[in-house]
Amino acid sequence: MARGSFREQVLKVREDAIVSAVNRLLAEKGFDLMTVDEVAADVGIAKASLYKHFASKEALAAAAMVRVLQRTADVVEAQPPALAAIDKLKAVTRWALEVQLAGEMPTLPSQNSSLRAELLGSKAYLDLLMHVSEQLGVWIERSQADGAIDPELPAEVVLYTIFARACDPVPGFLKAGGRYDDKTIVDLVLGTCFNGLQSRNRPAV
Amino acid sequence: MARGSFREQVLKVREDAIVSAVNRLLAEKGFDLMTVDEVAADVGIAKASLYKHFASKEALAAAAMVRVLQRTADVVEAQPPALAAIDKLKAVTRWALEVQLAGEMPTLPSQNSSLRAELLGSKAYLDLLMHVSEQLGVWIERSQADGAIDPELPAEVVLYTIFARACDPVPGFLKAGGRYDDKTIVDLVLGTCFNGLQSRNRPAV
DNA sequence: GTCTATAAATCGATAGAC
DNA sequence: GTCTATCGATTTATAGAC
Repeated sequence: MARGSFREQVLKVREDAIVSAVNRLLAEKGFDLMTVDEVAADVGIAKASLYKHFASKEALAAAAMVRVLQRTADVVEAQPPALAAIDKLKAVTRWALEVQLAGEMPTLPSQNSSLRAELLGSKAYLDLLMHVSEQLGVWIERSQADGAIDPELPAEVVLYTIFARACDPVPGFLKAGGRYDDKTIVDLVLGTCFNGLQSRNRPAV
Repeated sequence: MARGSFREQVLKVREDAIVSAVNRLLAEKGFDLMTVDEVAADVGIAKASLYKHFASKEALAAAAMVRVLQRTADVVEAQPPALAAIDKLKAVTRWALEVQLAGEMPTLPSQNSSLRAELLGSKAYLDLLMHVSEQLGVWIERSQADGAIDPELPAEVVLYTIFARACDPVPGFLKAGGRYDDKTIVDLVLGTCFNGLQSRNRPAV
């Protein structure tokens, strides 16, 4: 049993290494330009060995998305209960922007149908997505009740707007411009985003 | 000369048809999933004939981007001079959102290097991009002087934020949700965008 | 499970006849 | 310039030895 557990841990570590490589390559060149050969070379194993762990290229990408969603869920859980709902939302969004600026946010083309099918067929992915959405949804409604977010804005719009920061091209443009450091970029984007969600006819404090 | 002009017009019409097909396919499935065979089939000519008009797949995509930029420049030019700068900015952004919602906004993966090279090598593309940027830049500074846009926000940030609406995933998500019609979606996204660019410590009128 | 080698399919691009 | 036919390279995925 200890032996089995050990072997399982070895496998787990290897799969973690695979998912890390996929995560990095997805963030760097996207799904279509990422090749399975590259992933294998990056991990340092043969391509055929990769396919013993994951059934397809789509499954590799799905695993990377599950992991980043899991980490998002962890960040959500880690928010201090005493914090105001709007500040929890900002903290999670800030984390996502930082990950993206660090070049570690995997992104998938929403048009690829085989990829969509794989994601929609993954219970782990859907469960995590729903879990994160529900948590953020609670904070959004609370923020609207507090007046920190425009109560007339559909919560759906707020949720999507926050999610979309994970693949916002603006931070990348600003970083490429080279005029601002990462923290300034995050502050600027976070500011315009949440400022836009505020009520329009109310001066901010 | 009349003969030559006529033949040139026929070519022009054919190339317009090609660019239209590329535009549609880029909007629908993106650069990587678009195949040159599809473009040829869509236009109704052989693939080899396509390559008599455009040297490569990248050149096809570049032509589509030049055309959408040209149309953007046309929309910019068409703004009534009497209109307030902020309303001109909103009108152009609204147009871009409408095009995107109609599934006619071509998008390119920013990671693809061969594509980047093609774009950066296209004088028509760079000239149009600079022209549109400069026009919008004037309106942005004017809006900041008017107080319609936060004067403390770098104009660069405002410009990128407006440009990014052309590939904002939020409208597509909202449309997929099916709860709002196109006009409502555009109003919601436009509202949160420009509301976010407003000064934070000033009640809107 | 890991490897080498290769199958199978796709796709960008071109040759050559008309 | 348009066509048919095909090349050449890439890439996903697998077979089979160890």
